Amino acid sequence: MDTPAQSKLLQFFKALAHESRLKLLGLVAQREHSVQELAALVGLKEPTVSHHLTMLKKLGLVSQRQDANTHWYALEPEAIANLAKQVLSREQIAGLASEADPADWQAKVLETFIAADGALKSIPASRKKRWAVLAWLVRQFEDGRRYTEAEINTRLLERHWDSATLRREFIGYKMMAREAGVYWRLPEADWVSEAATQAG
Amino acid sequence: MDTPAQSKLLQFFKALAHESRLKLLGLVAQREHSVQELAALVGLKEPTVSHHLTMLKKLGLVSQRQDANTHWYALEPEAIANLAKQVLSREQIAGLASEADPADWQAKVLETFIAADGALKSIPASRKKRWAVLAWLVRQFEDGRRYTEAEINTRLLERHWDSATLRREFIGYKMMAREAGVYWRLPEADWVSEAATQAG
DNA sequence: CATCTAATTAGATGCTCATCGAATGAGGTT
DNA sequence: AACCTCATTCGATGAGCATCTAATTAGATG
Repeated sequence: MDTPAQSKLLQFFKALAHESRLKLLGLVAQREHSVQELAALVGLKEPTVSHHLTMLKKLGLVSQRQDANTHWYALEPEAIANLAKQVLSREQIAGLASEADPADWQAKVLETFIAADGALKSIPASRKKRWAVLAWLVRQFEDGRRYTEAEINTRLLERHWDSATLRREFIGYKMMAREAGVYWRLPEADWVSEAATQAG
Repeated sequence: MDTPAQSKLLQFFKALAHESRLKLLGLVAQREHSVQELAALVGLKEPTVSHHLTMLKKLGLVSQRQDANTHWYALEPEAIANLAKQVLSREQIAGLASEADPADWQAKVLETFIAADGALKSIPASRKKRWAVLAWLVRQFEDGRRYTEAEINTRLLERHWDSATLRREFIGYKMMAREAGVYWRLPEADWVSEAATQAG
């Protein structure tokens, strides 16, 4: 679930998201500078500037040549241009969400509200999230089969103490129907479209 | 000396330099989303997402419309494109250094080495910085006038205890000449060009 | 008016990273 | 070899900011 290697684009932005580094880029864009010059110009110590320059070099934003023990840094203009091109397209931006796909919405909700042992930590207050949790719950009852209230309760109590509320919600969301104390699942086609309405 | 209002460009980069915000941008690039959807999708709490969205909206990167008490956020595509255009130009980058002008180099050095009362805190070890400090010092002697060594010392001791070293350096850097125990300034045109040589 | 849901604001906490001084490395000069 | 200068690496410190929980606001509904 972690992001071991963060996207190149993110790295670029992080590199540019600092005043010192922007100033450094500005200076080396004008002409070559040595580390010590840059340090004096931006008002930082050499180690700090060296640190920043190393980062910028690693990303290919600046180039470095060495003359005796003076290191001269200069801007690498194409790198910036390439970066900018990436940012231009909307598709690129949309691609940033790859790890967070809309299809995962319910999964995420379930992750939040359901413990590793399958217990329902709490009943979501938000209607949409409650719907997601109930949908997951109701799918654990067989379709077509009829359940007594006691059977329903037994199942629900494995997940959460407040089986009464959950039962009531099943009815409210039209995920189940009840008649003369007997419960059964309703076709998903119905309440799924219902959910779409509620989601706006 | 502070930067009360940071440059727009820096703000943009800072806004984009965060994984959560990049993901959010990616999601709203696909279609409108509510805060609670986004929170579930990126795995953060609503307040955090709200915080990020506020920032993105303030910069014009996303738009927001309200339906009942659900806030729908969407991408503002032109903003991104405009931003990218700015990044493209080398002149823009060079402009970032505006606050750090090469003309300020010596000023920065002086700030570092000279106390508020005018005392020289220490003599820089680096040749270039030492040159800057000495240039400042030597200008406090009248041009064309002749000084005895005692006079020179008196002046220098107001700045630093080691007048002997400073005197010697004046000669070494060709900022002053000496003959028969009498000192006088040499024309700046000479030692300024000399400095350029040393600076590479 | 009481209540419910969605969102924002406020305040507190913790993590990341920018910065610095000190030590080390590397290249030159005498 | 001893020394000097410029740069980098190391380790420690601190500031900025992302994130959370709790409280508040705003809109809607009965």
